[in-house]
Amino acid sequence: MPAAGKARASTGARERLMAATEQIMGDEGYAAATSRRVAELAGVKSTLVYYYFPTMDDLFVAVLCESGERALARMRAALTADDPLRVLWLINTDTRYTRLSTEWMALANHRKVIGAELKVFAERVRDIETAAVTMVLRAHGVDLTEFPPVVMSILLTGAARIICNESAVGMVQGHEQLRTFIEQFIAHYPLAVRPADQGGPG
Amino acid sequence: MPAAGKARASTGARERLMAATEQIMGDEGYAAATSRRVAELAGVKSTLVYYYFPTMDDLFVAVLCESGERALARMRAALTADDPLRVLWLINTDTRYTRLSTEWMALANHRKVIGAELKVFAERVRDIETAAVTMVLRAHGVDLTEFPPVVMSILLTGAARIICNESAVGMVQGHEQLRTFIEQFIAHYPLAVRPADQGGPG
DNA sequence: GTCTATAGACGGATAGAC
DNA sequence: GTCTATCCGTCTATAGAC
Repeated sequence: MPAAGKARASTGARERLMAATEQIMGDEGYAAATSRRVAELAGVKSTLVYYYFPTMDDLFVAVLCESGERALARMRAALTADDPLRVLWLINTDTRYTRLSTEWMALANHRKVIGAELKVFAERVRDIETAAVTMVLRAHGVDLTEFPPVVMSILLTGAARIICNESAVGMVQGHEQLRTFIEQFIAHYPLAVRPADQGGPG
Repeated sequence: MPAAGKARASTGARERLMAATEQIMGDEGYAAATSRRVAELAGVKSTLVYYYFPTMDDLFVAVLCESGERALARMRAALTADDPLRVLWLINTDTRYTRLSTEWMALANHRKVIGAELKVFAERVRDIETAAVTMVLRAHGVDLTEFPPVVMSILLTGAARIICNESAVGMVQGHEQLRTFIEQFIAHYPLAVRPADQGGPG
């Protein structure tokens, strides 16, 4: 593997290879992300893949890691907003990453390293989301024992995942009713105040 | 394609090929379900695949159809039970089919025919589930305008999907709390009575 | 850092014998 | 209905030149 701690040399073939892998995987599935295909899209020869990544699995893992960190950064940045619940909903219903994350889940089912990586990533996401929900519920004086924040976190992301998965195949049955319901629910838990600043309206 | 309306001839190679495809797809992913591999597992030569199915895609579609009909039958049978909400939860948290359905979703993203088939299947499932929830809510005198049955249906299946997907990679964070919460919720909506027989306890 | 050339396995699909 | 033989393309990965 080439220089990592030093200044990025040359044209960034490594980065282009990773970007190409992600794109092909999202467009045509993990099986289509072969050394030849990703190299072609990156504008290099297929053998260069093995210069940067010992095996194709190593390439996949690298792409997943980077992609996961990017997603976490997006999430952390967004959740500083006034309305964490709504932001959580919007992030999780964003269909741009649906296909890709489905591919990762499928890959994780039969590639141990991918599964392990996906697990730690999912745990970090859950931690961030649950922290945000905790802040909101606490600000409204909700009993966190009776209504654990992690539960609302899962209910919200679960509903969002259904919407994304179904939209991916053109199914929209019940989505509008769900969106309306969630919107009403979220509206009951606004957070435009500092967490320690009030007692909770209802 | 061979005799369909007549009596099942011979050894059932066609059925074995379909079963083998489903198994390999679940165990090793759709990319591993090649004509040679499924034929080997079914105990026939790979060329026989093309006798029964013009292309590999046709084989996949056939397997998905049959598998979908089986799932629908299971669901319909289970939902005649006393406690439809609990049955719905149990069916959807069954992790035996998680890997397989993830593969189908991934395949659906880049094979139009699979996506179309998955869509009609998902719609039929949603219809059955929503009908069951409607029955329960109506029996308890819930205002179906304020709380649409399809919404509870999606919330329940969404939470279940999260549990299944995460369990598949060994993640269990918050699952116990979610199960407890759902269990309590379901307990509030028992249905051991005939739908038209009472007014609702509260 | 990027290339050419190549090994060796496996893929979908067809022709035609039995 | 099931097989043998085969075409031809693609795959991961390596050796070694520049």
